[in-house]
Amino acid sequence: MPKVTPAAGDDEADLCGVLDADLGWALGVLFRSYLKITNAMLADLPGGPRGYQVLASAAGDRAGTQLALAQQLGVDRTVMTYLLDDLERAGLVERRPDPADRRARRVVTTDRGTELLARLTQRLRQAEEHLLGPLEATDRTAFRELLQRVATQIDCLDPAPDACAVVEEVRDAPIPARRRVRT
Amino acid sequence: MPKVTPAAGDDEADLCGVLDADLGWALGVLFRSYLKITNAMLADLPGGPRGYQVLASAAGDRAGTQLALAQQLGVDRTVMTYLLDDLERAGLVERRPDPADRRARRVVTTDRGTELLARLTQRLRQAEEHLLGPLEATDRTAFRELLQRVATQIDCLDPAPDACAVVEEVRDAPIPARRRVRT
DNA sequence: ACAGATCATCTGTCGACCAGAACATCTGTC
DNA sequence: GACAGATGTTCTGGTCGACAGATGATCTGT
Repeated sequence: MPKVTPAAGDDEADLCGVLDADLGWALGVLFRSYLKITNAMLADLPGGPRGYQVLASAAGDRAGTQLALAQQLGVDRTVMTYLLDDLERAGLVERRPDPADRRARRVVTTDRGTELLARLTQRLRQAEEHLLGPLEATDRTAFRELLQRVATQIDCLDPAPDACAVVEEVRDAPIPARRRVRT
Repeated sequence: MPKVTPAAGDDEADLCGVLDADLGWALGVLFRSYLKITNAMLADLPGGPRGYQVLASAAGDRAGTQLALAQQLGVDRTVMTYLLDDLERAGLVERRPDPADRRARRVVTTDRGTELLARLTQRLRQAEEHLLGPLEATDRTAFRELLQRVATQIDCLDPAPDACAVVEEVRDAPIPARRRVRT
């Protein structure tokens, strides 16, 4: 039987490139790098990078309730609670009772929060540019533009109507997956 | 002293767009979406999406030792241990003693692993395309190309020589950050 | 007024991740 | 060849964040 040679001719071209062409890998690398830098940069800010996003989202107050805020940022609603706790304790945002619905709280930024947000935004922009360093200035803006487009579109139709259909096709892959046993 | 007005004329234009223009937000949205889809799709595969990446990286065996593998994929080396445990138990990869260095293990894919990898790669490509759906075909490839370029470059010079310099500038932001108290 | 749904919060539990120790092995020097 | 220090892998313990479910307050419909 023909055993697969470790360095076959054209197979290698396929397999070697698998990782490099994988969207997930590239995304992961970039995302981790982003987190590393911003975590260091926003070490003093309560929620880290996500605290910043909450602040930013609260400033452009289109998303009133904190549930809307949560799913806009992709965090659990229970997490949003203590995330806001920390930000409020730092005096950057305020929970205000919604006049229309007394269950809900509207999240607004304090003056201090707004001011800090402006400063941090500037710094972050700088860091982002650093991250995209390997690209030409033209490509950088192009990349940003494309990424924003994808993100905003996904954000709207995230429940991915036919994602399930895609998944279903894979059901025919029989793998005896088994988690490692506990002692 | 001029206090910052909460909703000044042109300031608002800035703040509303803060989130939309934030690279981190867009990255997060896309990444989470990617994880959600691939997690569902690779539910049977031991390590999930990362298991796939390990498999892919092991197939293009340029990275022999599992430490190299680990830092190529951005996971802790202790995590790589049981990640490989699971994959090996599923019969997809094999730990083979490195002939040159008996401490190290070379990770190679079994025939079954190689075969499965090919199949999964195809499916994932499909899912990725679905994820990039909102883009035209032309923009899709452009986006991929740019992302790959950024990722590969970052991967090389990740320690970010002047990242520290960027961080240092922020030291002047006095924030009384305080974690929530335990009862 | 009442039943069911919804928002925010609290609690408990579970799994992942990371630092550090331990073991086996390599590399250099003498 | 023998030793000291460095390196690859695995194991262990502690810590932290995330998600499920229950709870209290409030809204909406009938």
